[in-house]
Amino acid sequence: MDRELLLLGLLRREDMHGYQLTEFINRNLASCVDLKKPTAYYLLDKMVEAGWITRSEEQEGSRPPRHVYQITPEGEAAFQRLLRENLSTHHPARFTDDIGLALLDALPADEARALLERRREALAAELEQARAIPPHSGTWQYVIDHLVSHLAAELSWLDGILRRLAEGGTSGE
Amino acid sequence: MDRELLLLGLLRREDMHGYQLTEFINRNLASCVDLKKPTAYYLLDKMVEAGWITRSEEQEGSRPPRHVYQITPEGEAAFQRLLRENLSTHHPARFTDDIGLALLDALPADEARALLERRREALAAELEQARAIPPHSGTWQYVIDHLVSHLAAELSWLDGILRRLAEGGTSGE
DNA sequence: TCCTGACTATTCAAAACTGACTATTCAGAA
DNA sequence: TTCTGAATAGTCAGTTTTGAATAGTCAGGA
Repeated sequence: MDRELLLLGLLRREDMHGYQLTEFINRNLASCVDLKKPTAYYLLDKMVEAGWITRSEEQEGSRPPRHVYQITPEGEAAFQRLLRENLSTHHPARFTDDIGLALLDALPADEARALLERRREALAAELEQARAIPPHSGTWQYVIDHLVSHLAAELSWLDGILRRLAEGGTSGE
Repeated sequence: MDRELLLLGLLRREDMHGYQLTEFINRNLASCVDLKKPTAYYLLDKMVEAGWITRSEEQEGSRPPRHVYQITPEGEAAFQRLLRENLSTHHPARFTDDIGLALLDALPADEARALLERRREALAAELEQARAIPPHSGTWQYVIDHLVSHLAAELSWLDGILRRLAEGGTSGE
């Protein structure tokens, strides 16, 4: 439901067409939301069916008509409900890709160390990049802060493991 | 591919049947991986087709036969490859559900504050619970540490926002 | 002995998602 | 003026995921 919430949140501000929505999200909110184009159209279709938004054809010059979406009163109600729901509960994040760490002892110790060093570099670069994002206005800044703080946590955790590997010598268990 | 990696990692240690695999994961690794039962069976089927594992019927007493999976040499090779791939790259996590924060200014300031307080409590409880997990052996501990450090980061970030809301008064933008 | 609720084990139809593709416009290079 | 690459706008076939159902076992109580 989070992606529906976001789409509604954007459409509340102004009418937009499909491509515009996905571009905006992928440019500005990629750190939070991964929304593929076909998924966006899928969700928009569903919301049209649910009566949360309407779709109208916009003819402009000779280009093929674009589908412009606007939010309905029911959509606004859904937005209010979803936003409260979203804010009041903490949905624990899943760190699926870090599962490899649990299987680390299947590798020779020095190879494990080398791989993690590489990962550390990528992560550090990403953190630096996130810190370089110019401050956004108002509440959007919260999302950036969020990203930065999680990346920093990830980095110091990874450093902790590398330190332990450096001390411990060969693989554990 | 991460879930396949995990399944292979478990089957390397011992042969297991489907239900056993999902139960183990959902009991011990819920903080990392969300693997629904039907998905597990789907992935296992795929891996059988790929030749990574084999399935054999195990008849035991009068109960309906269970499907026991065992890893093949190709499966072990795939495991080695996937593990290296997984460890060397940092897949940036997406914090989809925190998108509500970006839309916070759609709510009256005191309601926003109240909702976030509620969320803070849930999060603090979760962190406490994670800290109470008894130490695991070897590399599994890394995963627990990971969870704890991210929850802590989340909490202090949320506290930062609450502090700002308390100072700032009414909604921003 | 029969019933009930909890556990074991799996399947299936339907929903959700995405890689790859189609098609158009436009700015600038050749 | 024609071509080309980039941006715009959207669709579709096929894959992946899941809620709900199915079906047997077992322990304990009535």
